[in-house]
Amino acid sequence: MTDKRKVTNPLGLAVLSYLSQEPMHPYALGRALREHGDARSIKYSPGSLYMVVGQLARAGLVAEHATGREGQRPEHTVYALTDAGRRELRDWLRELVGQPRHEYPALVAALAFVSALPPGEVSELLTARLDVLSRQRAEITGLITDSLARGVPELFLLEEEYRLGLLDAEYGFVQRLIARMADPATNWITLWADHHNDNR
Amino acid sequence: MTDKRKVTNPLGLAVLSYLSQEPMHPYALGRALREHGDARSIKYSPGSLYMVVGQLARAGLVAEHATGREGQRPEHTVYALTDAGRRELRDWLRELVGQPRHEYPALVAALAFVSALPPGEVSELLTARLDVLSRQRAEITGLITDSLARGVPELFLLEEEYRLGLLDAEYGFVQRLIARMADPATNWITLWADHHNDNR
DNA sequence: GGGGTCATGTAATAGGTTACATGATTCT
DNA sequence: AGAATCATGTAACCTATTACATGACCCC
Repeated sequence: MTDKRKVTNPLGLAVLSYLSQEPMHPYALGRALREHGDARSIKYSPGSLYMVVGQLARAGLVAEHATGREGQRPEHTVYALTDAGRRELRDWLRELVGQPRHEYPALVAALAFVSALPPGEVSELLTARLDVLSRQRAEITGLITDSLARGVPELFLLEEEYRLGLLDAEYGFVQRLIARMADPATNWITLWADHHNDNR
Repeated sequence: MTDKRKVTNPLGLAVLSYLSQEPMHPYALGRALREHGDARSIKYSPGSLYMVVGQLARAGLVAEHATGREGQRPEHTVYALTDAGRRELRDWLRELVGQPRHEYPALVAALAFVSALPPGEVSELLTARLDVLSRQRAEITGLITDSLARGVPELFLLEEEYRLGLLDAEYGFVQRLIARMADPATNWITLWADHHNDNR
């Protein structure tokens, strides 16, 4: 039903999306990604771009469109979306929007094993985390208001609004967790300590 | 400051954690992961376990402890945590708990390029998503109440509670997004349509 | 005593990241 | 005119996933 996709790297989605507007060469794609701030949404390293474009080409989703040059710079290969690529872009987006997929946030993994740290330290660390989360929150809201001020329509800020929602949820969870740990009614402390003294 | 870690795969964290309780061989680690339901927190495929254990061994974080066998089954190598491994486990957890790291949820990427789909379809897809999210929510709450009933302390369910928080945040965001799209005061429709008719 | 499943891995392949290379422009 | 940065990639290396192999044990 799923995972039939030839290219799974989300960077491929970005490439398909940009190429759906006009043919471009890989370097220009990189520039576009940088300038549009897509690095916040998609993990992007300059090397992986060429790899992904290569994969897309082998999969028949993009094809060489022309080869050009500007000034005396090296020649570059311009790629264009194929019909299959256009279909793949739509289909991929449909899947991503319509069906949530199981994810693995780092904090989930950390919480699963956090009892290996002494509880006092965990409280401190969580408090430090709240601090960073606040700064991240300010960064996002700043970015949103700046963009709106510069005339960017809300439609193109949805991903940051979503991220903000996740961040607030995390903030709340961490806050409540700290409170629970400090609450004497919480009987974890003994449990946790046991776990630590017990050396079997 | 970061990324000095020799092993970055979160599965390595799980291995360090289990080995901090007692020496085990890779297959037993796999069994423990399965039985403890850690697959929900950490991406785990049977092949990667051996790879990660190999990496940990090369990094000096675990070492061969003995080689044993049970019945006439093939011999297996039992690994134990080294002192460096114990330090690494603590240090890694400290980092994960104390410092949120930038993440890339699939929906963030999707939202960044969602305007490549026609708006009507997006509404439908989002509605379908809500449905799946409800089911996932029921699954998590079921798992939590079952575990509590079986006597598992809350301390060992934190990761599911966190996940629940994220899920609720996503649910709310998607709901509001659907509502905004349906609201006639939202002027995206034209913008979106323009983007679609415009073929430049 | 033959067919499944469990136990224990190895090998092949594909994916992704990092480092490096090379010539053009631009800055001071 | 030399230094820094931009443009355009290539190559090497490490990570991760998938497929496969082999013998025990277990069930009927």
